Parts: sequence; C-alpha cells; structure tokens
Amino acid sequence: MTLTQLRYLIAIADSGFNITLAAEKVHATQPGLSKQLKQLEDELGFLLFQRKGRSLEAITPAGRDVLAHARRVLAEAGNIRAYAANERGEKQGRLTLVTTHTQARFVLPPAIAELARKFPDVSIHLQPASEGEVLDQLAGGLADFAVVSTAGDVPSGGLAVPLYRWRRVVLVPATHELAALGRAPTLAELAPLPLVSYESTNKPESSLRRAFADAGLEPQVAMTARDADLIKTYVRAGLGVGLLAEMAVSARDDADLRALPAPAAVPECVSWAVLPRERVLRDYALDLLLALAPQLDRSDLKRAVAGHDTPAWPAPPTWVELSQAITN
Amino acid sequence: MTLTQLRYLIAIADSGFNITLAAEKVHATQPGLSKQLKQLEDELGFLLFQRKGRSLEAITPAGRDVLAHARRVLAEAGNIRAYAANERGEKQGRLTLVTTHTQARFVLPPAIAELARKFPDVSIHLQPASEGEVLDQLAGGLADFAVVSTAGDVPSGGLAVPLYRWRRVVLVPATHELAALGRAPTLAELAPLPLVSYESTNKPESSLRRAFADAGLEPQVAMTARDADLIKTYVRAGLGVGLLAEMAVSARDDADLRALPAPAAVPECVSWAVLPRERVLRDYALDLLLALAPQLDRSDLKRAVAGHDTPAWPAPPTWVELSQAITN
DNA sequence: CGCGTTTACGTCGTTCGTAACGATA
DNA sequence: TATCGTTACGAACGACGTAAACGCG
Repeated sequence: MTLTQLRYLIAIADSGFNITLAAEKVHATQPGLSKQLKQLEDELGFLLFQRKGRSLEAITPAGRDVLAHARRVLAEAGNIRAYAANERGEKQGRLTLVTTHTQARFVLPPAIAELARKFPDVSIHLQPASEGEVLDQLAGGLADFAVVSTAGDVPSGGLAVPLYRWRRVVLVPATHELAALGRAPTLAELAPLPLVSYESTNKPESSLRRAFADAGLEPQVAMTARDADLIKTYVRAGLGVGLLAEMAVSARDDADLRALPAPAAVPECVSWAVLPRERVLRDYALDLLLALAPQLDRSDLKRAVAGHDTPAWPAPPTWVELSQAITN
Repeated sequence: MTLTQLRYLIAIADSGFNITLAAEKVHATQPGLSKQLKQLEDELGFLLFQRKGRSLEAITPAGRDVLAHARRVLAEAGNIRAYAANERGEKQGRLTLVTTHTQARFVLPPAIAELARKFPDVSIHLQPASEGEVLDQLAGGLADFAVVSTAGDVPSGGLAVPLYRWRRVVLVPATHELAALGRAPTLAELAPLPLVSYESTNKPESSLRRAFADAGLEPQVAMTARDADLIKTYVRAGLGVGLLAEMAVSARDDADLRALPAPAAVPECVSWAVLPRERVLRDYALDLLLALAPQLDRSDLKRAVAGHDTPAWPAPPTWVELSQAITN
C-alpha cells in the first residue's frame, strides 16, 4: 500500500469509476492507474470495484469503507504538506471556500481582493452551495473553510468562528405603498403582501416562517429564489415585497428601490466561518479570515485551530460596522 | 512523501532519536533510514530533528507537529490493513490490551484463554498500566482497547462499553476480630482499623476516601499497593484490613482469609472496555470483548464501533453473575 | 577506539509511459 | 467502430544493502 495507490483509488472513485478520466486528473497514464489499482486489490485481498466485463461498474461495499479510510490518510498527508508549506513561508497554493451566494457576492469580494493582492500566486476557488449543502461539502474535505449564516444556533461540523451580525431588510420599488412608510413594517402589515425571498424560506423551520408563525400569521411567499440578485430582479418586476439580507442591498446599485428594516420580530442572523477540524490551514487562509473579521486575533485563531478548543470569541460586529471597518 | 518515510520518522522518534536502533525495529538498514529521513526533510523544507555533530539530539518543534500528523497517517493506513485482514478472514495478528493489574490477573484470563484457543496465531500483549495511565496509553494508539473501572462516571477517550458491576470486599485473616462479624462492617467500624488498599486510594477523589469523608470519617490507610496480590500478602502478614475488588478474592486460593462485603456506603464500581474511536479493530478483538461481556450483541458492537454512535448498552451483570456465566 | 551517522556505489526492484490487444455497447 | 480497460515491454528512476569514511566522546 502506498500513498500513490490510495490517491489513485480516490481519483477513480471521484471520476465515476472511469480510470481514463481519473488518470488525467492525477496527471498519469491510464495503464499506470489500472496496474496500481490491481496491486492494491491484490494486497488487500478483495476487489474494490465491481467489474462488468472489463469496465468498472460500481464500488464494492468493502471498497467504500476502504475509500473512506483512504481519504483520511490523504487528508492527513495533505496536512503535513500544508504545514510544511506554512513553515517554509510558501506564498503559493490553492484556497477553496464553500459558501452561499450572498456571502460570495456581497461580503467576500473585498476580502478576497485583498488576499489576491497580497498572495498573487494563490488560486482561489469559490464553491457555491445552497444553505443546506455548505456544511456537507465542508465535511467532505472539499474546502478550506465555509462561510454560513444562522439565526441563533452555532453551526456544527467544525470550529465555528463568528464573523458579523446582520439583519434582513424589506425591499420594494420606490413606487410601492410601503416605500413611504418611513419605519419598519410590522409582521401583520407584511403578512397579506406577496413576499419574494430565499429558497430556504420554504423550509418550515426557517427563522422567517417561525417569526410569522409565532405571531399567529402565515406569510404569503409569492416566490423564492436562490440568490439575492434574482430576488431584486423580481422585486423590480413588481412581483412582490423582497425580504433579504441587508448585505445584498447597496445604496448605489439599488437606488431605484427602497429598503426598510425588517420587522423586529424577524431575528438577527450571524455569519460564521466554519473551519474543518483536524485540517491544517495555509497561512493565507487565516489571512482571509482575518480580513473578513477584523475583530479576531491571529494568534487566538491559530491556537483555536491547532488546539481544538473553542475560545470565547470576541463579540461579532454588525454588518454596518464591519463594512465601514473594511472600506476604511 | 511516502508511507515508508513516515514510518521511519516515527520509528526514529520512538527509538530516542537513534537511527540504528530504529532501523532494527523496522527491519531495514541504518543508512536506508538515514537517507529516507534526509529526503523527507528535503521535501518538507526544514529539519525534523536537531543535529549535534552527526547525531540526532532532539526533535524540532516543527518535527513534533509533523510527527503527530504522521502517526495519524499511519494509524489510518493500519486501519485499512486491519479492515482488509478482517475482510479476508485472516486469523493471525496482534492484540494489545492496556489494563490494570486486577483485570489482567483475575478477570481477563478465562476470556484470553478462550481467545488463544480459538485464534492460536494471534499474539496477545497485555500492557499493564496504573489506573490513571490506562486511557493515556490508549489515546497514544498503543492498544486495541482498554479495560478500566470507575465508580460512577463513564470513562472518556473512546467508546465506553460497560462490562460488569462489582463491589469491594473487606479481607482479613481468619483470626481477625472482624472475621466472626458475619455481616458487612460499617464505615465507622472500619475507620479506626489500619487499611491496606490500592494505590489509587491515595488520591483525594478516590471513591473510597469520598465514602469515608461523606460520613465524616477519616480512614487509616496503613499501606497502599499497586496490585491485589500484594494487598493480600500484607493482609496475611497482619498489617491491616484489606479493602479490594471482589474479583481478586478466590474461594480456593484465599481459604485462609475471610472476606466480608464492604460497607454499603462504599459505592459499586463498573468495569468498562474503552475502544479507541477511529480505529478498526480486528474481529478477534471483538471476540475477546464478547467473551468478556456475554450480554453484548456482536452486531450492536460492530455498529457502535463503525458508526460512532453510542447505543443504549444492555445493563451489565454483576461480577458474580458474570463469573458464573463464564465458567458454565 | 567504539559508536553512530553520513557518503559512496552497485544492484535490484518498481514504476512509468508507449504500444498493442481485448472486450463491450 | 469508438471507448475503455488490460497486457506487454523497455527505459528510467528509486530504494535498498554493503562498504567505507567521518566526528565525537
């Protein structure tokens, strides 16, 4: 058993059991992978993939178990390499983030721009995912860290670092009746109106639905969309009243719309960075995190990542405070 | 970076930085290890060991971190091998248990004898350790599982499986005044007498000390010893009243002594098997566990080890019930 | 001068890529 | 017939062991 064999095994499994495709991914030849796979199977004493004729058809149950362990082996080997790269002061590498659209579109850009300026040889990969998928992707080892939002709970699946607090806003065309209201509408005022909001609103446990339900009201959700840009588009089209994250509304781009605070009963949210446990992050990943959350202390963060203990995090600023701190 | 290099690294660290000694342990030559170490250091870009002249003097701080990751890599690789050996129905291998003297001397023998009969090609290694060291050794990956006892708490550091319940007994020479008592002595009756018990009694948080303290009494501990045989020896010598695990007293070997139940205020203990998380156990290890605790279900156990969830364990029998079940 | 590490060197095994072959849809 | 996996073969690389050299106590 060698690290190479395990790497090939993973590549084959991740290529849909296509050895030729896997060979390209690992920059090797197809017969090379074929042979190494056979050697690994010989050493272990059983087949890792079910053959149909000469083709690989599926992974065997035992293969699935071996694969899971192989991923851990390679993850740890990767940790050693990442640690060494940090130790050497290496300035190039990859950085993969998994996050939702709102974060990627409205929050991350300045921090990522700064990172790209400071580390021009780091290739940055944004992995978009829906609210629910983010932490799954992270658990799969596909990203260096995740950025997610919750209304209340601390996200699980890793070391959760609070970044900032934010509220939702009600967004309407300038001609809409609510535009002249001059204050936050109440839940009761919103309930009869057609709402346009995020897909996650469809889930019964969404904080928005809960807020209405707690007030004995049922919201009229006219439409849900995956991202804030779509929501704004349909608000402009007069489809309904937008209810979305304050980060998604800009004074410059959305001058034709009017934003009001959401009802007080709609709870505040917190955005978090979730760092996978047992994963060594490159120093530039911590840099990005610090750019996202200036209130954090670098050595605190390093100790938390290494030591597996969760310190008392500094209270996260509001989005308004944070965005001012970043632009200054 | 190869698995071989990491294995050599660990061997060198575990041999007190003596490459020659490490080479013997891994069945390779000394120059081979020397060269592989150098290659690994070259690839990582920094020294793993501090050199003094030509000798290795100590591990560097970075080396310590790399070493920790390397151990995890090799542990996972070992998991793959163990899984494969199970899959193949392999009947030979190693089994290392870490446990206290009482378990090794009075509880494990019949179960281990059965294991040795069923798996003659498995070499069994009992790693003795004091009460406090057991779980540390387990965490270090040095054993397949641990057997420990607690008075109340569930042991941490792995998947804790309750094996049996047991009580302590008061042991005196046949001529001792207590011998004729015919009932359990009270704490007050024991308090003035010189006691002979385990070393762990010295710790203020020991369940024995707590029982006396809760009754407003202070025990007179005349002597502590690491193992039950020593305690019995000194009880025979008239040094005091023995207070020890019921498993350690046998009707046959200790006919010259008299055993009384301990005071009711001395709490019952539970013996546990603690299985390291994230470690694949060989099937014969589970066999041994089942021999130790017949009330367990094999598939329950397998699921618990694989699935990381702790099921509702069956209530453990008392030692008396268990020893009858084993001898039948 | 013994102990332990490093360097040098020759051999062997292994891996890898190219090319040809086989099977399948 | 196109696609994908296996087999065959030759070249290159790398690992390993023996032997010798080097430093240090």
